[in-house]
Order: sequence, then structure tokens, then C-alpha cells
Amino acid sequence: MRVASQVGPGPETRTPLSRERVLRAAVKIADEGGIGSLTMRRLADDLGSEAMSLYYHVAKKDDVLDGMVEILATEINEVVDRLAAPAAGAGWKKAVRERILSARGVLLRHPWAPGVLESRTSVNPAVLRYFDGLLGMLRAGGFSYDQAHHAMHALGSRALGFTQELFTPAGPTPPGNIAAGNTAAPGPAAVPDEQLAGQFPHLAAMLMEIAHDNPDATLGWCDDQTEFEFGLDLILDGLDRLRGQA
Amino acid sequence: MRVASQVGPGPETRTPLSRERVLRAAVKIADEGGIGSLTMRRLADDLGSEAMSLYYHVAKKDDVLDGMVEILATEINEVVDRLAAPAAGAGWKKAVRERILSARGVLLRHPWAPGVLESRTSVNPAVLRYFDGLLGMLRAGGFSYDQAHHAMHALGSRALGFTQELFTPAGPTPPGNIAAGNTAAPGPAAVPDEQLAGQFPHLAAMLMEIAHDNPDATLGWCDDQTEFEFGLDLILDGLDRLRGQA
DNA sequence: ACCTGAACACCGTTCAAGT
DNA sequence: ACCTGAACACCGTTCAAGT
Repeated sequence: MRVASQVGPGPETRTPLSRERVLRAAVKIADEGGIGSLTMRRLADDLGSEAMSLYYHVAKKDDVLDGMVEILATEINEVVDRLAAPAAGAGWKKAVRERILSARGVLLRHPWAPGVLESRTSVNPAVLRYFDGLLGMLRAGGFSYDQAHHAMHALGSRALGFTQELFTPAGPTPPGNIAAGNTAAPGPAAVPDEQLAGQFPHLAAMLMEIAHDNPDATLGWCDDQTEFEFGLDLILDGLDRLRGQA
Repeated sequence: MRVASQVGPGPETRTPLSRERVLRAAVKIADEGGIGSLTMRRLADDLGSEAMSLYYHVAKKDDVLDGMVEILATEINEVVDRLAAPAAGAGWKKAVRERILSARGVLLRHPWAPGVLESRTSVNPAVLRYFDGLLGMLRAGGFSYDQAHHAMHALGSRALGFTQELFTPAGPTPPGNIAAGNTAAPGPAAVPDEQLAGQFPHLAAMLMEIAHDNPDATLGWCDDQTEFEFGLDLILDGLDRLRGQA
């Protein structure tokens, strides 16, 4: 025995593969290197086996991606289940807000999540459970099913904590940006400064003003968290005004 | 001369390749078969040449995708430029709504657009022009640059006419659904009915009520256009209340 | 029951060579 | 200037075979 018991098993006692181990390894690879770095061969490599061995535990790569979503959604459910039980009635907004921002907290640790979630063709039960809980909160808040249905569509992917940004006007994007810093699911592109001035007068003027004014004017210029919460609150406030009215 | 002059040139007078022709062919392939069917070999095939010939006109496949976005955004700009000039002040909302729904109309004809737009790492000038125009409308409507900036983040991809739906509760999705009917960019998955009843009480109850009540209760249950407009109006109304206030 | 080597069909892309 | 054949490095996946 060459290694302390605290250290994992050495190569001589290789842990056998299992669906669970395969999926966890896949999440680790995607977390660290982006979804683009996740290949069956790389996955097998990290597990100390051959690519073909994986197929005994998963049906195909799509199955791996489904499993990753399951791990993600389970993690989200664990977090939101721990939150204080929502007050009925007017308390719905605070509760829903807290639920969504908590889900977002989990997503921020898994930059591959938006892209992979969007690519799935079947809904994972764990994801369904999240939405069922959200729907329950809306109902407790006084929404009709019809209203709640509209509400969930209006939230869209924001209900799970992310949004689609198509480009970032300028300036650095904070490290927390879900979309950025990830080769496989590249984030919003930045606008090249040179072109701006002449061709796009409004965008240029906006950037100039921000730069000229107090740099803290927006306090979180293109800060994803700030913008996410702004949009979320805009929607939640709008929904709140709909409550009660037929 | 065997064919009428109205018919295109026969194989004996093959039109030479050009960047323009390559990009148009790429759009056609993706429109008809989904982005997944767009490969360099298939693209060359449709143009009657070899895959390697394409590389004389485009740098790499990414360049093809960039070009497709350019074609798309140009088409959108042509449509929105034709709209009536927006009235300043209170008219901003109607004008922005019309602009966005017009952009959506173009997107509906190109199901690959959302996925490809999201995958770009640099912003196409034509896309920038669209956003610059949108920003101009917000300014004319009385928004400060800071407010307009928040507004554009709040709209997110909705500004260009699409949203991220993660799943469809039930029922058929209309053909207009951008995300659906497209192998490469699969749309929201539907919930299997069997599981619903027991495991997800709120979702099940919602579906039951819709089914039991007047089937036209929602008039457009999971109709993408209806839901898109609901969410858009919710945001625009919320933004309208922000105007003027610091 | 679990794992693997060889092989297949498919990618995007390079490079030297053709006209 | 424009196009191409052969080839390379990479995919996901199948299948027959090993223990």
C-alpha cells in the first residue's frame, strides 16, 4: 500500500464505470473546458477507459447530455427546496424571485447549461419538477391557470435563470457572465469601437455618455446579474398587476 | 438549344462560385433541412462543385455562418426600414412593437436563425444596425441612454423576435413555431401525459382545466405568436411606466 | 456482466497540384 | 484566378471479440 487511505484508489484498483460516474465526469469536463471539449473519447480518457466502454452505460452521447441536465436540475431542485416556504397571496413575487435567482446561482456554475438545455428534445422529469413548483407558487399567488400559463411563457428561459443576450455593447463582461468565457457556447460578442462612431450613431452616443458621465452611473454596466434582475423584476411587476383581474 | 431561355443555365454553362452564391445556397439548405443538414460537402454538392472549392470563397464554415447571419439581418433591416417612421414620444411603444414583430416575421422563415445567431462570437454590422435603430426609437420615445440600455437587456433576444422556450406543456405546436420542426435546433419538448398526473400536480391540473374548460379559453394555447406578443407587451408596458422617471 | 480493438461513415480543413 | 484529388485529424458509433 503506497498511498494514504485518504487518497482515492490507485490505478491498480480502478473504480468500475457506471452511468453515474460517466455523467459526473461529463459535467466536470464541461464545467472546466466548455461543452466543446466534451467528446466520448475525452470522457473515457478521464475515466481511465476506452470510448467504446461508455456505450455499455449510456446509449449515446445524447443520453450523456440528458443525464447532465438531470444532474443540473436535481442540483437546482435541492437548492430551491431549501428555501423558505412561500407566503400565499402577495408574497408570491418575492418567493418566485428568490426561486429564480437561486436557480440562476446554480447555472452560473455550469456555463454549458443554457446551450445543453436548449438542445434537449425531451423534458427531464427533474426540470418538470422545477416548473411544477414554480407553477404552484403562481397559483398560490392568486393567478388563474390561464394567467400562470402565460406567465411561464413570458418568463421563458428566465424562469430557470438565464437569458439570451445577442451582443454586449462594450466594456468588460464580469466573470459571472453565463454565456461568456466558454468556447463551445460563446457569449455575446462585443462591438468593435472603430466602426461604432460613424455607422451606429445611437449606440455610439450611448457608449459615449456612459463613459463621460460618472462611470458608476449604471453601477454594473452590462453586469449580467444587474440586467438579469432588472428584466426579471420588470416581468414580475407586470405579472403582479395582472393578478386578480380576469 | 434544348431548354427555354426562362430556365436557368444548364450544366454546360455552370455559374462560377462566389461568396454570394455560397451563402445563398447555405441559407437555402438550412431553411429546408435544418442547420444540421448544412455541411461543407452538402453545400458544395448543391452548387455542383467540390467541398474544397468553397474554401476559395469563404475562410471556413464559421465564415459561412457569419454570412448567413448577414443575409438574415439584411433581410430584417429591409423589412423594418419600410415601416412607417415612428412618432416621437408616446408613439414609441407601437413603433417598437411593430419593428420587433416584423423582425420576427423574417425569423419565422429561417428556423436556423436563433441557434446560429446565438453561436456567433462577433457581431455582424447588419445586426448592429438593427439594434442601433431600436435604440434610436427608444431615445425618441423619451428614454435616457441608461434606461434604454436596461431596456435592450430586458428584451434580450426578444428584440430580434425570438424567445427561449424550454418546454411545451402539451398540445400541438403550431407550424409557425420557430424552434420546432427543425432537427438541428430542436424545439421545446412536450410533456409525456402519463407521468404528468401523479408527479406534477400543478402542471397536470393546469392541463386538465384547459382541456375541461372551453377549448378556446386561451385561444392559442401554446400558440407561439400569442405567447410571444404577451411577453413582449408585458415588457413594453413595464418599460413605458419607466419613461420620464429618473 | 463488463470492457475493448478494429473498423466505418462522417466531419472540417490543408496542401500540392491541376486548368 | 479558380477549382480539385488525395489526405489528415478528428468525430460518434457498431460489431465481433475478449475477460
